[in-house]
Amino acid sequence: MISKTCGYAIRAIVLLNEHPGEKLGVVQIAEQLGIPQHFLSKVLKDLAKHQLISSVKGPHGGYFSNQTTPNASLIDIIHVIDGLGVLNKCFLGKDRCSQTNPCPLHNEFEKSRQYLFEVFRNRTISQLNLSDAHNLI
Amino acid sequence: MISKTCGYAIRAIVLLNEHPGEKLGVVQIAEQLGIPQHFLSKVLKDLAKHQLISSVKGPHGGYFSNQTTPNASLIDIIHVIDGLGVLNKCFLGKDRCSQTNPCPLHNEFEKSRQYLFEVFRNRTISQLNLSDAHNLI
DNA sequence: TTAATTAAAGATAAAAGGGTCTTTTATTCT
DNA sequence: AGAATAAAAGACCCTTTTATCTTTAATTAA
Repeated sequence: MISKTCGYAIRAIVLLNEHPGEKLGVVQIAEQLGIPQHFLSKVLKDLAKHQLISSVKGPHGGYFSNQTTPNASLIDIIHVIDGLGVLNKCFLGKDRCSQTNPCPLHNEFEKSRQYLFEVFRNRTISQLNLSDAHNLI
Repeated sequence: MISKTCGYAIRAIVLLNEHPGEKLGVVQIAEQLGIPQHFLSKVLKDLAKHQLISSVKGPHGGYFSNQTTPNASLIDIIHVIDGLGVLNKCFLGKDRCSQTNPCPLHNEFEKSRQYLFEVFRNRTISQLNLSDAHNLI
């Protein structure tokens, strides 16, 4: 449903939020999370463009959490990375799937979608954390 | 989570099951469901290879439901088309995501996965039906 | 003000998922 | 037997997603 790219974004922003006041470089984040460096670079750039995180270039630069970071919801991130459309897509890939023109599993999936939507809407970054294990990959 | 291809398979097998004792050609099914014909052809072939449906070649041939069709579970279909691996994949795309090494949303997602797993395990083809609407696409 | 550093941006490429087209094989009917 | 029909099989292509590599621009420190 949500893309791998969006998963990268969520894990990265959670990491940044766990290090308030600290600047982390792309290389650093990528290594800790096991994400391709240059690919992550674009993801972080997008998050920064939408003010979900901040960045400074140059020596001792990097990405860091700002005021909005901890209170950002997962929906905010999904919105930036995937677009909100992904949350309504039929799990069976039926192009036009709705209450009046449902796929064979519409009701079952709807329940699941609604649950996930609430999670994405309610959970903020500050409520999440990476694994306590050292292996963040 | 489950592929668009698997969605095609499920919708097609439900359609066949709704026409017991009747042979339907690929073209017919593809048109009714709005699925690319030749692509669907491969999907049906795979379902037939695993005996979830049957087929006969030649004039008046086509695909049709057999004894196992109505009692097949969604898991059976997912198994053939996507492989059961798709049901365990982390929604954030984290490569190694587990209880001991969880992604930031592991518990939330686990709940959703378990619910869907039960649906896929319990629902049989005969319990499903296509939209009553004429527009099956 | 120059060198070093790091994010930003852009160009390309690899991989995966879907989709199309053509040929082959089995079956049925004349 | 031959023609017609429909699934099976195979080759190929397109699009999207993910990944890599290179260049540019901003910032800092010496």
